[in-house]
Amino acid sequence: MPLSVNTAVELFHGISETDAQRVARLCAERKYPKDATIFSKGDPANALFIVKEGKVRILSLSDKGAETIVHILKEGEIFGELLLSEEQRAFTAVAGTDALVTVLSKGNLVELLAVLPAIAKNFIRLLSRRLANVEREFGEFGHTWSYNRLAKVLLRLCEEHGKETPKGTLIPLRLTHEDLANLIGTTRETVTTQMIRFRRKGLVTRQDRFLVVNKPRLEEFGRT
Amino acid sequence: MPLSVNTAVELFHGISETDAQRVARLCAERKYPKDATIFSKGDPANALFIVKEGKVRILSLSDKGAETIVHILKEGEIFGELLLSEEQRAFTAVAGTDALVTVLSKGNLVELLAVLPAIAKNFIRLLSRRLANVEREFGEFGHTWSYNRLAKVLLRLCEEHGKETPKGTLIPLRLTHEDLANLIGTTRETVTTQMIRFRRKGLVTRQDRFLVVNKPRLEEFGRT
DNA sequence: CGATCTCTGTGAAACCTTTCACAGAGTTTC
DNA sequence: GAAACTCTGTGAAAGGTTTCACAGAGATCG
Repeated sequence: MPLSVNTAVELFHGISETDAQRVARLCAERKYPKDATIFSKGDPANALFIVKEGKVRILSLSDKGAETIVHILKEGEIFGELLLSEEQRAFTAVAGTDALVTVLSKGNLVELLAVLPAIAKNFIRLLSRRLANVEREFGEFGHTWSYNRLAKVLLRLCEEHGKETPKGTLIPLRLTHEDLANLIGTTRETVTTQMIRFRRKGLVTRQDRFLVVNKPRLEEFGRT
Repeated sequence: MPLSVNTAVELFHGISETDAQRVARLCAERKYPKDATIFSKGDPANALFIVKEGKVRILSLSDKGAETIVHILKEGEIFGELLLSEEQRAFTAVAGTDALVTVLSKGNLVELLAVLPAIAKNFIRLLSRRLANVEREFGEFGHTWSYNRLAKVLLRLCEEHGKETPKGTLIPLRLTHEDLANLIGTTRETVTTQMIRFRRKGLVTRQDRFLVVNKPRLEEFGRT
């Protein structure tokens, strides 16, 4: 079987096997252990990445320690996609688990976009969906109470990563309370307090080390 | 002079005069009085808009009254750009002032993207810059204190709409405290309190009915 | 110009969050 | 398995925010 790129990745939808092989020749692959930095804020933005295996976190780091988790990406998603509008990385990307990523240099990406219109179209759709999601979250986040935001983030994580089980929707990420705090912009202690409350109310439970969410009941909590 | 589209609009950068005329024939123009709704959440997403004159606000409305201002757009900016990834509008767009907008139907947009690669390229750049901005704001917003967020929003409004004057940077928008509250996700009263504080500290002043911002001093307040 | 409507300014009580400190449970490492 | 480290659970004090209520300033419309 010829070496070719995975056309299940949305960016490469709808291209021929021949083109897929051609694309594959332009791609490289890199492996990162958990917690390794893939790129840092300020680095030159010279390549596009695609998650092949594992999870990747996109972080916004403020001057003084504060960290916000902007995205948690799973297999098939792209990142570093802002390279066409920014010279330098605006965010930091770290491997959330051991991860395998596909790398496509900026030059090659530009070439592909020009030569294969299907890829340009896919790219536009990807960007525009991502934009829609971020804007939606942004709009929903204008709310004060941590439990509203916490409920919403958990539901979003369910949508993006959840696996249905008899007991509810399992979120297969090892998220600490601090991670959740960084997702919703609060402190670790507040998350602890609210999670205990959610647990007492039966909105979430634990399975091994993962969270299991009772979506219908949590949805009421997300409302604003 | 032939009727043609304004190539100063970034979406139409780099196309020939002939193409500009052709594009113009595919565009329509609409006028909206201040506060008119251009489209509402849930409407079919069947056209792309470009602000020609005035300001347009993009709002996220929650089920129960809460409103977040996601963007305030000025001349030359596009909106409704998510039409390629969503069937229905996810946001509401209203005229922030009397406004004139250019309308390009989805079908025509798709055609243009396919036929004029320059437009596809511009579109990708626009989307990706917008995405970068929203993600940056999102990352910076994970902070508790309203005065941090308020300072940041004011600075952002300076970047996007500000006009330098001897007394500072003037923001030529008629923003009520409620608008600011909807921009940063807090209540009107809190904005009033913090604005008074900013004023006492000389971070902002008034000019006619507009805000004038002392950027350097405000920047210290935006830090997190 | 006066009536009306919107916007800003204030204050008190209830509530939520941060901050700091510390203990114990759970993991990882050697 | 013990030590070291990370993560979760708690509590108290301080401070910020919401909520509610109301007054007055400012703008708008006949």
